[in-house]
Amino acid sequence: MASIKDVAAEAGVSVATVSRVLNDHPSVSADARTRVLAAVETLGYRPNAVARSLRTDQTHTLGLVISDVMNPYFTELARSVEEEARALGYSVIIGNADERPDLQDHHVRTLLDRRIDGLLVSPTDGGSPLMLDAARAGTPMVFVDRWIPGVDVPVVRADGRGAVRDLVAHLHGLGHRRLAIIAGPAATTTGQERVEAFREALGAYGLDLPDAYTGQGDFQAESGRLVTEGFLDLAEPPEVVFAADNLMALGALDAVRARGLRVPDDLALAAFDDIRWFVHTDPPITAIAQPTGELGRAAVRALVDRIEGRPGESVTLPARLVVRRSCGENPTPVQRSTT
Amino acid sequence: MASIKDVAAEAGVSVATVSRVLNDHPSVSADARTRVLAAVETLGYRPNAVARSLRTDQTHTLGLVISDVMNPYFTELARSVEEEARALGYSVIIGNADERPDLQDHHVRTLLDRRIDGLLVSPTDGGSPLMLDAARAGTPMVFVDRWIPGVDVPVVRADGRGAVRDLVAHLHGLGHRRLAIIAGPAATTTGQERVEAFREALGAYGLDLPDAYTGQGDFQAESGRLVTEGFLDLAEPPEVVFAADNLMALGALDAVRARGLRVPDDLALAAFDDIRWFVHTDPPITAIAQPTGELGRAAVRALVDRIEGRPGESVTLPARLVVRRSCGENPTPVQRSTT
DNA sequence: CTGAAAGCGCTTACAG
DNA sequence: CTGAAAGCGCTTACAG
Repeated sequence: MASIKDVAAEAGVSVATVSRVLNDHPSVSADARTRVLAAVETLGYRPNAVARSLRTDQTHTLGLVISDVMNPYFTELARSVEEEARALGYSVIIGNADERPDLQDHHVRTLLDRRIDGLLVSPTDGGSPLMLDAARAGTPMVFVDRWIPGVDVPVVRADGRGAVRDLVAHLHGLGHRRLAIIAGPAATTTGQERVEAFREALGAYGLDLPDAYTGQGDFQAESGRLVTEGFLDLAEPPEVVFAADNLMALGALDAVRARGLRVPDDLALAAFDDIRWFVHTDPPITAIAQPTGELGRAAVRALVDRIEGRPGESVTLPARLVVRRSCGENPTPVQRSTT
Repeated sequence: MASIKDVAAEAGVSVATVSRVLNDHPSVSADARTRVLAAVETLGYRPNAVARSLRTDQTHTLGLVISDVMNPYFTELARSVEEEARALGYSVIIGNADERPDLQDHHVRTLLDRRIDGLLVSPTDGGSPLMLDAARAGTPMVFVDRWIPGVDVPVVRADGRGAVRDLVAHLHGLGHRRLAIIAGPAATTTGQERVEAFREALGAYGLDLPDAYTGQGDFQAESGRLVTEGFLDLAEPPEVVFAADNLMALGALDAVRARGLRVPDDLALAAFDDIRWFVHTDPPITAIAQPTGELGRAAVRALVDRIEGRPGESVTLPARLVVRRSCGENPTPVQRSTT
């Protein structure tokens, strides 16, 4: 591969001059510029980004560590992150933690070794020493979707409280009283918050959330299936299951179907995170939709702000309820606005 | 961030020695080794991968350019690619082309600039000069899923012919005679092959595939919707629509639903690519499943073989038909093996 | 076994 | 406007 030396030789100038025209430095003669450009063209020269990074100490690369790429919510998040980053002149390297703290650490380490300019993370757990150290050491960082309390890092996320209240109102209005939840890992903020929001909303109707109706999932389909099986085995099974993410909702559907039962007749179902297929499932699934694209873009902007020395603030956007038929027929759909 | 010099100073040895212990070079005294390791520990030193890459001319990174991350098939492919790569000591950087040749080129260029060790691509088109040049210039490369004819690069893909034959047998057995297809872009191999395989299979039953029943899609949902609308507007609409990927099948479902029609009663539907949600759609969708994980892993192995100087061969794996209810009820499911 | 030195491909003060 | 030179953080022959 041609190097800057080859270009300099071909153009009859020094490498310094080549570098200057490549970086649009003002003080280059028109003549030198044309000769260099011509040389670049004939040699098909492309600057070596590795060498440039070593010299300038910036990679123009963002690291994105997400908990699970196979989760459509995160896939969309990743996509919007890459789009916004590209618009701002950055590349992004994605690390898929698969909900495993060890894998998350592997990716954080690799990304740091590559000297990415900043890190976007949706933590799988309460934060490993590695991540905490990186944050403390001043690595530009922002949390998306999930975050770690007590760490001084901006957080970009959706607030589902209003939507969960709307969901409970909807369920209550349909006559449901025994409501259960498939929670995400307690080590994640979204794992906890969704349960709390649900419990709070139930409280407003004088309903409580017994332990038996709080299943511990891990945001993956299989756990949703297992927890739902457990619910179904109860002497008094719940009337509704609220899955804290779309994959666990998938698992819940698997469980219901395996027993030959029907949604919503035998068990109503609602999910956090809305995905396109929910329109076409049997029945269409009521879900809480996050402004995913917005979140991804806001997170990138916050991170790039930090990288480039600007403040970089936290952002919280509201989620909203999308009523469909998986909780029962609703003659006059109550679809309140979120507050 | 601590550099190798700091470690050397801390350990009281030269940077050469530090480098040697870091790289497990045999000729280092036990004493030097312990001192260096201790220094590494106290400084929290991590080698700068950028500097190392510049020096060794290898990044231990693979580039993966896929046509559309939001397509679950590619998401799964990406995941298996990353897994296998990690097992072999490589990282992977994903570039999402979104079915746009210009974006594909952007990513190929960026990846090449970063001096990735090898490139895995599922081309969106017939191949831009950039990609062709890279292949010719000897960049280790392998095509996954889609490929570009006439380029000397190993291809790892699924052969859907047998499964398409099985699908047509299934459809014919259900009494369907007017079969249509939503094709992918003609510029992609999978876009063409699936149509050809379908046409051939129809031929075996004396059926043909009129132009009116060949809709031109682009592997995205919206195009599936549009093409299906067109089919439905025909004086004599088809009885079955075969979508060449899962997203266009989604679009087809959107179209059918928008008209208040039902699958399979008003229009039967089958799709290339199987996804987990197809079990829970209304009705469950008959699909052709690719061994996606296998493909991703085989592709990585082929690429790493090339990178490390071994041959690196093409691999073709069979796809298989998964019969569900979207083409009509089938009393005795014919699920032939693929040949 | 160990260190001094060269060099990977760039960028950027410093002189001129 | 231009070039020689230093230096980014490593690795690796080459001597010793």
